[in-house]
Amino acid sequence: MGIASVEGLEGLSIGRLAAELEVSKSGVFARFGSKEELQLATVAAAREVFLDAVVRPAFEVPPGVRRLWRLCDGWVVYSRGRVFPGGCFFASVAAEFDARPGRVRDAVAAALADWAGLLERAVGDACQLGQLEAGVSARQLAFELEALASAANARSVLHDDDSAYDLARSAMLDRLRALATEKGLLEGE
Amino acid sequence: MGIASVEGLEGLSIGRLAAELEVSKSGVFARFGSKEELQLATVAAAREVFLDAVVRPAFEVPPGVRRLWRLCDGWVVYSRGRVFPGGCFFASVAAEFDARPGRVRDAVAAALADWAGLLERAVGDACQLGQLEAGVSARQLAFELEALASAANARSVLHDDDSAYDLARSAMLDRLRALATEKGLLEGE
DNA sequence: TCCCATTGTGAACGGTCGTGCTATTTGTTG
DNA sequence: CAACAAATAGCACGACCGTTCACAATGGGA
Repeated sequence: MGIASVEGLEGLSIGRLAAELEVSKSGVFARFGSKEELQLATVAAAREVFLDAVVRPAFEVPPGVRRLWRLCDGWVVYSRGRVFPGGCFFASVAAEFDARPGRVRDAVAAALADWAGLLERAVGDACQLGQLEAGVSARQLAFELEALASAANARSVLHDDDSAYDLARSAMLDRLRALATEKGLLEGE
Repeated sequence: MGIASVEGLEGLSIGRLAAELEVSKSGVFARFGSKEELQLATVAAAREVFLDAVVRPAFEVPPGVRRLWRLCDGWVVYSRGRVFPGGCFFASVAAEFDARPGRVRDAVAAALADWAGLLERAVGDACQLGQLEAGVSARQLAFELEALASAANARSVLHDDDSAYDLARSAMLDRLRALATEKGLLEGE
């Protein structure tokens, strides 16, 4: 996952991985059966890491604006903290495979669709609980929040510029505060 | 540029390019001298294409909110229209090289920094002309607008989902309308 | 017409890639 | 201890990579 987040899933070669692990190339190869399976296994593993880092902590608080904010903030912390050395694993890998049909692309797309759906549901829940103004489109707001997060990741990695995360965080907060019915829920963030 | 936007600048191999052009490998190689130079030339060419597609048309209108909107809308049209077959060239290539030091990364980073600066200046101009509410942070608003554009590109390429552009456009318009002093400037968009 | 610089070709190099194959090691079980 | 299954190693393969070099075509100026 570390190699792939920096060099891409194609840069994650079996020989390279074997050298890094100080095992034989065949040893690595035999475990996966093909390069594509290695890539798929890497995506699956990264998905689990992401769940642990972002999703599960947020689900410790009940649905609503606070959980939604925990998802957003958790994502920023996850990217900023370089859980993967090349920034968000899925941002790197999605850009690499987005225009190349195949099982890897499908797996990456599914992972990101999951995340988008989760975020959208979090917005929808907050709406239904009356914590966000009625008439907010969950799809729209979720899209905007995710856009801010991804942009912060991209800019910070490309320009070694941590301040992008502050821009994203404050944009997210602004957006949520503007739509929240109980302003107190986001106090002190 | 086409190959690179789909397969990445590393996937743009000299042999592959030679085959596509029906020339010899050495012929292609001799023109550039090294693979890195080919990559740099590709980035430079893409920069020119982007200028023609997005920047120059927007600069046909005077500074202010309308030019700013033209930049945003032009970008969406540029990405949606697949000026490059793999979506925005710079989105693909930035994700590929963002964590890999070298001259290519520097060139890509410079191109994107240029674009970010341009957008920021466009916001600043609109502010100074009194067309945006005072107290708007140019850096902040430009960041948000670019984030929406990039997210639309990423989602549309990965999921073959054109609707992301509508989400981005309407988010941009909402944001600008909320901050614009003369609402009429964005009428009919 | 001759010369020369430019441009392109073809073959070859060392290297890495993914992938098969065949041994060999390893660890568990009867 | 013997036997067996699983894991690992070693080696070779064909393909493609970037790069080099010697050579052939080309075409404008002397």
